[in-house]
Amino acid sequence: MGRGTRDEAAEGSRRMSQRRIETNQDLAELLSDVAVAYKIRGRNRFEAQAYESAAAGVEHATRNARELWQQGTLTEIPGIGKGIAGYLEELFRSGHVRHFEEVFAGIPEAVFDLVKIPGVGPATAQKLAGAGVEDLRDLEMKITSGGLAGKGFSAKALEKLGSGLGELQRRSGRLLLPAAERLAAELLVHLRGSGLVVAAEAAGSLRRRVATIGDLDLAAASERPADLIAHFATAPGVARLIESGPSAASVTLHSGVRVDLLTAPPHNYGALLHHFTGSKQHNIHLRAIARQRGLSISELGVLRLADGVVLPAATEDEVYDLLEMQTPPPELREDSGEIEAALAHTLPQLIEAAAIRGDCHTHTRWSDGANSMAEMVAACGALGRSYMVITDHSYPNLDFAARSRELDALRASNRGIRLIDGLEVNITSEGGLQVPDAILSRHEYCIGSIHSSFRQPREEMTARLLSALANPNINGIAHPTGRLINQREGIDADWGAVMAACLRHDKFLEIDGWPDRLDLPDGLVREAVRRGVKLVIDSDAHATDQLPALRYGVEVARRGWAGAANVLNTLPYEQFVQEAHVRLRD
DNA sequence: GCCGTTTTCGGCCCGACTGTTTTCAGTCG
Repeated sequence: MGRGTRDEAAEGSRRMSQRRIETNQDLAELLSDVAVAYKIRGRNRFEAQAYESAAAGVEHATRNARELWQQGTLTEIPGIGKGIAGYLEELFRSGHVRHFEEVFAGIPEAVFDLVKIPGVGPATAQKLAGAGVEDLRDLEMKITSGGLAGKGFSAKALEKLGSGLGELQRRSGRLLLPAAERLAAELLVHLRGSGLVVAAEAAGSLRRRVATIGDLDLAAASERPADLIAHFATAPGVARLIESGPSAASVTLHSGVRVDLLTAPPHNYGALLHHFTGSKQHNIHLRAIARQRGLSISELGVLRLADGVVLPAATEDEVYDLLEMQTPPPELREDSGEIEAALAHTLPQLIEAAAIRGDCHTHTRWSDGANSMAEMVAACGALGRSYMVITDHSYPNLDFAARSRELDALRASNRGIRLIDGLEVNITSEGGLQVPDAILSRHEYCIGSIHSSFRQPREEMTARLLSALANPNINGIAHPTGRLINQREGIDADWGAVMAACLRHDKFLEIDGWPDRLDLPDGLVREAVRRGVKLVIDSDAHATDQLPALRYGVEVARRGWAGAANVLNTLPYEQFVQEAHVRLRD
């Protein structure tokens, strides 16, 4: 290793200057990389943990970190104190951080990719880079060609590297909620079919209802864990047993999805479920509070340190009761204020799916839907909705009058569900609307949405949204960020300005429940709730069988701390008409 | 490096599993 420090410093500097820090996600990745570098340098592990905690805080922050810095409120993000805030100040002012460059210096670039491989941490990554591995492709090549022979990796270690690499490549896109739910449901049926299970459910990010799921986590209560684990390994779809012990096992499915099963005796199931639901940051914070009270929480139960007695926790409520706090709903467990609220007994009453009375974004065959208007209305009524807005796309060549006549006829013949004649209208790249105001004003309700030019700079994009919000025919903005999960990033806009405009014009932002969208994302929902911006939760259904997807939107709302009062379509029809400014024709 | 019902110092979540230098470091959730 004959590299001089000047080269190394240049390398660290390149690493900083080549990355663009625009989103909180970018910043979180930078902070995570610093944590990796700290571990390699063998610094106090708590410093590395602090950077991980800061990364998680930034990732879950409801507002853009750069904006918070401009307002001098960066340290309001949990995990960011004076030290890191100082470095970020330097980052936002100059585009680089001297200290980070020094920390990165001399650590091969490959390390930060290699740590993404399951089973590879900072130490192994550094060892691999030291053995000449240049990147992920190079590692794959060297494994197959035997290029790592004699470099201190056993045959087993190489095999583990190979399968980890395969796993990483297979799961480039994370699972959407419906796919994760289906897989979990099949596996739970298999587990329950063994007769060895007292209780079993999905934990982890699926239980917290995160928009995308990496691994599936299953928790089970059983008196015979060893037999249950053997049974688990025979589940349909299992390709490989990764590891297994007396109380836990991990498998890979043929689809490449990793599934972890943890078991506990029924009297400790609450502690297990709590542990496995996470999030990691929630658990760390909660366990620190437990220590202050002479308790030690783990998946094995709650240990009273004074006398070594394990207190029973068959349910999660019992775990939280021991800390004299409310049980935060799983959707809130991101260590973003829910622990403080639960301790103060001031957790919000989150919206429930049953509170939704109307679906206000639906499509029919008049635009790109798969079903007729009558079919959509009947299916929506069958779900128990009391009103419905039909919002076909405003295709300029659409026979708007004929469509409205059909809707009026259905209105007359359907007493069970009230219908509203709406349109979804594209916001053009210049901030205009796809069809003239004369057409929009003949409809009772219009939602504006962005379906083109997704990559405009922030200023133009924000102006585009503000212009639409200023149009009196627009009631609110549908799927505001335009993101398609695993496919397309959301637009870049000044959401503070957009939300301020919503308040000024008394207009709403939609939470689109379609699992590929989940838009607004939960972080922005929380910001909207904080500011008092009205929300509407919709299915955006293009077929009758898509109408139930609205519930995924409710879950996003819950993750954003929304109660029923924040959501307009929990209101009875007459009040919804008033609050959403529906322009009834008669 | 963060943070405060032990509040500006002195702690920092906890256990399971793997591979192996067979007593522990590394990794994970």
